[in-house]
Amino acid sequence: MNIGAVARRLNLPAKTIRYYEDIGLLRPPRDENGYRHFRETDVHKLAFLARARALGFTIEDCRALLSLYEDAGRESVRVKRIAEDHLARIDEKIEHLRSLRSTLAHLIECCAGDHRPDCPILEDLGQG
Amino acid sequence: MNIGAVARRLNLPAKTIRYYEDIGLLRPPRDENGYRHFRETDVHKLAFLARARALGFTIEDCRALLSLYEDAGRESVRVKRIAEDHLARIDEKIEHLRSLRSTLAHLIECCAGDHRPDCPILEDLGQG
DNA sequence: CTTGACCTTCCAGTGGCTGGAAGCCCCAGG
DNA sequence: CCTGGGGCTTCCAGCCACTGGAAGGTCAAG
Repeated sequence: MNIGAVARRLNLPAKTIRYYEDIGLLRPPRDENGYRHFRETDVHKLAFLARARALGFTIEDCRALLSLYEDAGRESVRVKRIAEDHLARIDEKIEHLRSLRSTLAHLIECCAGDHRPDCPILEDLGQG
Repeated sequence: MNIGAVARRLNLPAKTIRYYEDIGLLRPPRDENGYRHFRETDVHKLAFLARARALGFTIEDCRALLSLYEDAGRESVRVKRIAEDHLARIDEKIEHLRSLRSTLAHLIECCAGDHRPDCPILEDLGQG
């Protein structure tokens, strides 16, 4: 399969696929004309990466996960640890966003939002 | 005040302050030796920017908010709209993270996390 | 006079792509 | 045989909001 076909099949931009090759996540062979030739294993790896990325894992996490995926002698605790760390980072982000959200929502409530210049949002930002 | 003093006072890296000048968010005058000289108004603007950034507004939002802040004839609805859009984006992010979180937490629960290779996390990523 | 803390500019890198230019490859239609 | 259009290639630049570091000027203390 050529890159375009893979891109359509996985719903992944061709640019992204080239980028993944660039940073060494996969190494599809080339046809005589220089085109990348994706075997089923390459497509499968790509699908794995796409799903891991969709779960929010960083590229480096994905690299580690992929190598564990391909290592029949892995210990599942290694995978679990990566996932737990990721979960913890997600929880931090959610907590941070919730805190922003609550401050922001309060300020918005206090603002009349009309043609007059008085604005508690700006006042708050201005004197913290 | 020199940049270092401002940086300490606002707890903002000097690099960031220079960057803000670079992108035109403020324009502190210079001393004869070329050092930036921050007047109270400059420090005040910087503090405004720092708080807006801490609330998660983008730099472009900050630019707009600052210009509204300095415009005595503003209509508060313009400020409110920026804040509401930002709130909506935050809500989207929270929702997205919550969805990731729930998938991930489920996978983690299913994984033994021991020395054996069997791993539902990898299985899931591998076959979607 | 030296030391060390400060300041300056400029260039490069972060993450994870994304856009675009320039140019080759291939196939169908006229 | 030529042309057009799509797909493929590489490479360079840009996104956001900084951050790090090099090379060099400035200043106050000892």
